[in-house]
Amino acid sequence: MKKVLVIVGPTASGKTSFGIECAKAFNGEIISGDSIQVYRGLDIGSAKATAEEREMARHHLIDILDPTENYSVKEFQDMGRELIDKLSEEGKLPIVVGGTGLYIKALLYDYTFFDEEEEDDPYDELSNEEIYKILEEEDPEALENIHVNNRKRLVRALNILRKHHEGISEIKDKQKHEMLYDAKVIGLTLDREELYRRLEDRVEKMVADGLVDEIDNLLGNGVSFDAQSMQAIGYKEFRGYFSGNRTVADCVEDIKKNTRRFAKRQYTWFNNQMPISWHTDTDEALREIKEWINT
RNA sequence: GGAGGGGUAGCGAAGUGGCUAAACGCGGCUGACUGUAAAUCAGCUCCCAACGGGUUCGGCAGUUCGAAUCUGCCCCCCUCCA
Repeated sequence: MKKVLVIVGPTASGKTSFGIECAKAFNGEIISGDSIQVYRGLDIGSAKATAEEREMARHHLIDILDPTENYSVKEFQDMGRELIDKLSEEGKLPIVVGGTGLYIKALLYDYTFFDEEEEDDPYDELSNEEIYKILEEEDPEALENIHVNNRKRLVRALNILRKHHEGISEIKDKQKHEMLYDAKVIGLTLDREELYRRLEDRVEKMVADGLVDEIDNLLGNGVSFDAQSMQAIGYKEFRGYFSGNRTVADCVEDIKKNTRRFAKRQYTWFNNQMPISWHTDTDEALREIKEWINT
């Protein structure tokens, strides 16, 4: 099996710099496992690796899309796997670095997606309860982890049923739920309070570094707040500011709050969805990686 | 010194005799997750040895079968007059 080093953790845990350190130490290249850093022009708010950092190690899947385009786990999975193959052939270590849990899991495990694009929500006329009822009859297993209030999931489950004549639960049942690679998944973590402090400092720094101008430019270039890219934390919160009814300070508070919650959700995902070797100390992490490389 | 308003769980804010450990919002915590995932959704949030028990609504003392809700005194805060 191909070796893949994976570095995960909540936002602001130091993944970027540790990834670069590993790339240098193990002759690797970085594959970004991040749903926002793919967008050109969303630099400050997405905490993208800087130009200097990208000089130090080759980065993939960053700046590959226009902010008006959509991106999804399927595309990430396809491109990521291709890169893993290519790098492995070249004798380089693929290093996946990112905080988007679903993307990383879908890359590593045999999640299967269909080729066609997703429709938005073609069931205007159906209430959540009605969709729920249909699923209850045709794919009850899927409902085990979909709540009635979660329309997005309800719609998705029904879409699959309608188009492919099998339930989402059947699709899952066909999978092995094993990793496709010899992956070493390292999680970077730190004390919660300290993380929160760091998050907040980082948000302040983003604003000082020109986040508001960055957004202003995006808007000037025809990117709307409705774009998928603009749903990112650090961007969506400024909608009120640009429509004139909120101050920058208000927006910044929202960004901090949303970032805290996001970090929490990342922990929930990584703690419960994949086996991860957590580290506070990068030297220890490095040691563990060395051992794995040599086996 | 005088007149009025107010002190409720981490914060904001309802409640004005029993159905109230106390609505609701915020914040926080926990969890779910197979195509928007930095998204979407759910649960918990006074304390505990917890399908039960223990302490609460500025403080103390009362009224009452029963009080956050009524009475008295005290403390603190705000506005206005002096």
